[in-house]
Amino acid sequence: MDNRLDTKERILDAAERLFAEQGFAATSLRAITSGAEANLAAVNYHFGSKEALIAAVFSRRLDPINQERLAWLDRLEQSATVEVEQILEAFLDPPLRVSQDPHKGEALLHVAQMIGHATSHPDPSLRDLLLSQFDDVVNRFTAALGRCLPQLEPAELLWRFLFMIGSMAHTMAMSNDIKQLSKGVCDPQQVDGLVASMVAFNAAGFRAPLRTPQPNGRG
Amino acid sequence: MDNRLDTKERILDAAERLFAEQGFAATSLRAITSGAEANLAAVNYHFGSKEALIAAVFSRRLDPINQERLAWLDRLEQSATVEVEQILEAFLDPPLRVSQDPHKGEALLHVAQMIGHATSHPDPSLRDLLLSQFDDVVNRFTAALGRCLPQLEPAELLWRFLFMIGSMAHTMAMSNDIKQLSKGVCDPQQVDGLVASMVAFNAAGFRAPLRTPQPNGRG
DNA sequence: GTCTATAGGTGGATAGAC
DNA sequence: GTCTATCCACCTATAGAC
Repeated sequence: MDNRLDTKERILDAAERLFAEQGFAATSLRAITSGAEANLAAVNYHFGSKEALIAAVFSRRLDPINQERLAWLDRLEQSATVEVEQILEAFLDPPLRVSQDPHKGEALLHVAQMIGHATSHPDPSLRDLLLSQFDDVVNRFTAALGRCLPQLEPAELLWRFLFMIGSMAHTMAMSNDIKQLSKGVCDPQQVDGLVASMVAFNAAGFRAPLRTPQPNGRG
Repeated sequence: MDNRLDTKERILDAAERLFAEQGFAATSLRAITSGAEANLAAVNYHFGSKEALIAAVFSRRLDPINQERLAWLDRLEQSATVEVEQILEAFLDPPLRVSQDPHKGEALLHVAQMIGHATSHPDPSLRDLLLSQFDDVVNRFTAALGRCLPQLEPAELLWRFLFMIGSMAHTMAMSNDIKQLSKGVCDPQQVDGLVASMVAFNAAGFRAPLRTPQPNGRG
């Protein structure tokens, strides 16, 4: 696209866009190099393989976000008391916030969709690649939430963390379709409101009593 | 596998398993017919195309589940008052419940993973195919939840419904990896507990106040 | 209905000139 | 670093014998 950037960067940009739009398997190296106005052989020259290219696309965007999450959590933990809402905000805000940035916004929407693809991707090595990017973040945040919610058993805490991840990942993966599906009612571009909604929803979920006193359904 | 079933059924079974394990693009018709002990040409003879086979695999399992969801909601709505927890149970229990059935359990785990694949699938026609299977269910359940929670604006209700779908879809899509990822702490096979956790978490989320009085983080 | 054989196309990767 | 040319594996779909 922009020939002022070097070939490696142009390949990363084109791969990011195409992987997000079409998924990994459906995106050929030919499509990537064509979009980057580069030669087919350049991918293997610069990255070694398609899978190594995928890893490079992920880490270019995720490393700064996860570092921001951890720095935010560091700041929170200097305080005596930390609330669930604050921890969730530190986790959810960075990725959603960047999508408002006029320069990085589109790029992060692409990564969000890529995460959706990778989460349900058949190849385990790709899921492992993605999960490895989040190891530190998951460990630090589950520990912090556990200290806030000591009444939750470890299994219940992990389940709820998984539900929270799901609400975030699903929203991100579908962000391109949401406005149309909701007939214009929901707009993921309004990040302030979206972060507030997601934090409120999931914080209430984390604080829910273990068993609801509700009578069982009639099914 | 079981040659007492006819070829068409054996193909559906093999396709279901392989689509779940490997995704749609990565699963070739050769792998399916080989697993079904059928001939390669049998797929196009019985179903017409690979995409039509995918649709047949989905509807064979989803139609009964969505009919059960709607019947359950019908029963609930004969009562004067319906609680959020009951509606969510009617939505979440049928798909998760079937996975306990010794006969249908494995099959539904496969469909759950297929839904995960399709949700983030690049081809819009496949997402449309999946969404069309849920049109009635989504309309009926959002309307019922809206009557329970009249204080929520329509946009907020839709967001929270999306978060709930995300927590369910993500849990389903990762159900094969969860036990390993959580180091054995979380077991998706214990459906009673899983449904209870998911209902409690999401019901609390739906009931959350619109803005938390929490002070903002320091980021 | 089931098979073999094959057409017709795309994929990732690489060798070797420049 | 970049290019062309090519290898080889794999895919979907179909034609036509049985």
